[in-house]
Amino acid sequence: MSTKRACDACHRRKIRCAGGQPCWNCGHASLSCTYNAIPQKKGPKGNRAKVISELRETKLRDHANTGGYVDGFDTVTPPLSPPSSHKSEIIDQQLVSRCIESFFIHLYPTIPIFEKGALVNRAKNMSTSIDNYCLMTSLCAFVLTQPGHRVNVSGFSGGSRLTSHDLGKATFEEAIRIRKLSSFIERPNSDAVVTAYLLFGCCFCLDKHSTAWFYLREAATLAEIIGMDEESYYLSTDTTAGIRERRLFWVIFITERSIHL
DNA sequence: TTATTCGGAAATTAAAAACA
DNA sequence: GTTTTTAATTTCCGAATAAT
Repeated sequence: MSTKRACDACHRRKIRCAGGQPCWNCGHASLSCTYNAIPQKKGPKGNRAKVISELRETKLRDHANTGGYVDGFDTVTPPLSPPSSHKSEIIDQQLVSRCIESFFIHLYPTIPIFEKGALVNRAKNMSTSIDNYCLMTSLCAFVLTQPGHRVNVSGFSGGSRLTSHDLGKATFEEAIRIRKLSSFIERPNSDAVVTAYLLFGCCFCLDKHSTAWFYLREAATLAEIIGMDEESYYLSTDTTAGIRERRLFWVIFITERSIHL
């Protein structure tokens, strides 16, 4: 019988975690007991039954070889080692809350693509899924890199003295890192569209114009792939979400056609 | 002797395939 | 639709090593 979820320290130490706050091990070792690591998605990704298909392939090849035929290809590639699931120390709930507040005060009037309640809800659950965490890091990066928008960042990043802009850069790097863990290319959704758009905004403000253009195109392409350019797409979403997603589509559409990088 | 580290087996989970 | 199979991640056992 194992714990539902081990704390960060027990996970790192590879020891049994009884749960709780703090857990017994952290309490005993005077460690801060956190549960910040983002769990990876379990289970097969993409084409499955790799082993059996490889074995069948090998059998076929052997058969071909004994029959005097060699195809010349070796399609068996070693699996990639899984990326680290450990979260950086950059983002926390307080920073996310401040960024959400700042977004709705300064940016929402021109980019009305989020619903505050839903966003706050997802912020609360940001440590439970990659998609939520990715959205929050992207949003924070977007807000923090905006020129002229000030978020009080004192007390963040382990006490280091970062400016809002530096923290924005660090958060942007984190958003890109975590986004790579998501399987959004194989299974695109509106989150992938939003994060691509937010990363476009970051790059634009960080003077990375080629990359900005790339992300804007990515947002537009993903939006098209999931069918946001079709009316039928919005029939499957509820009214509020549908309105936000329509706005998102048009924001991307208009930005792409009006911006000259 | 006690505490810590970490390789890797076992458990857990989820996606795809197979089946009814 | 449900069940089974497969492949991915997470937990944490227990041997090795370090610290006291």
